[in-house]
Amino acid sequence: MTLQPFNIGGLSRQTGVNIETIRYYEKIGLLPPPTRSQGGFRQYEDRHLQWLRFIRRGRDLGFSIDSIRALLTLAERPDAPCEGADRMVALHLDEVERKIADLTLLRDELRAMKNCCGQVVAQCQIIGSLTAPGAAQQDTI
Amino acid sequence: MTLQPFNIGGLSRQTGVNIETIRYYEKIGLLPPPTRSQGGFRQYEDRHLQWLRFIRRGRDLGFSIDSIRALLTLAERPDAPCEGADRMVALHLDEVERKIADLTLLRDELRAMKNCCGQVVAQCQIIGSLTAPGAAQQDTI
DNA sequence: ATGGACCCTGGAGCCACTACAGAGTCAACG
DNA sequence: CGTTGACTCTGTAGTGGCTCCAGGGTCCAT
Ligand SMILES: [Zn+2]
Ligand SMILES: [Zn+2]
Ligand SMILES: [Zn+2]
Ligand SMILES: [Zn+2]
Repeated sequence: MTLQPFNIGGLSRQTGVNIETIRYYEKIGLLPPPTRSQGGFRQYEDRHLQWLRFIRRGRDLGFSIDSIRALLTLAERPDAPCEGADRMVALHLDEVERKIADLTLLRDELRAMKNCCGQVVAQCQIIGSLTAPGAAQQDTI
Repeated sequence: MTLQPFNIGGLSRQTGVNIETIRYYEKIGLLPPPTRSQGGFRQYEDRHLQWLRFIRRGRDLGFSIDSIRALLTLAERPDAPCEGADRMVALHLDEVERKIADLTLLRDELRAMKNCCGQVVAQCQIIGSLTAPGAAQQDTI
């Protein structure tokens, strides 16, 4: 099952990760450096594919680079306890839930201010609510 | 009602905007430069307070600097039609709604993977789902 | 006159990439 | 064997929206 090594372009296609991003991951020590061809081309193997898919999946789930680094370190030690991973997922879930709550408040505010009835800026509800928050619109003072 | 001019610290306290951020806004041309004292201190007046509160409110609503720039330009022309503002709010609302939808999917995925039942990495559902997405946990292969 | 709170500028750093420029490599085709 | 053209290399700079710092200068009350 040991396949031929492939270039960075192949790795990019197989993972959906940008070539520049792959090189960036190597530079920051997230992806182990592969061997090189005589001319200096990176030559990747299956293990790089697995590794990068792990990273990609973590990023898609919104984990930070540092979190993924920690998760990768953990994944390398099959006998270690996995509380760390558990805690990281719980923390990140909290973060995501907080973000959703914030954005939902934002959405409601934006919904309340859209569809201004005035036709010029002076009567515009949108400009008005940016100028004096809380005051919806005051057509005549 | 013309009050004494105040320093950058006063403006910061009255708006909740960081001093460094106020200087940054001036540098990128978002906040008009105030007059200076003989020693070079910035001296702000009420109009700067209004202006910066507008910016602050826009940022709190998640608008980009460029959008706020456009909204400020609009706010300066009371006789202009306000369709532009309307369109910007609608676009931004779309953006926020899309973000909420994305995060909700994320949240559900994170909920599904947390509380791994295994005690070591080898059986960990979390590490497992990062390694092979879709496969929940496969205790024995 | 002095202390201490405040302010100044310019530049670097943050995150996670992305976009180049200018050069070199590789494999296939003729 | 030579040429083409797709691919890859390094290094640097830019993105957004700040935030932090060093090393100085100013202001005002005592
Ligand atoms: Zn997180
Ligand atoms: Zn309007
Ligand atoms: Zn927006
Ligand atoms: Zn586990």
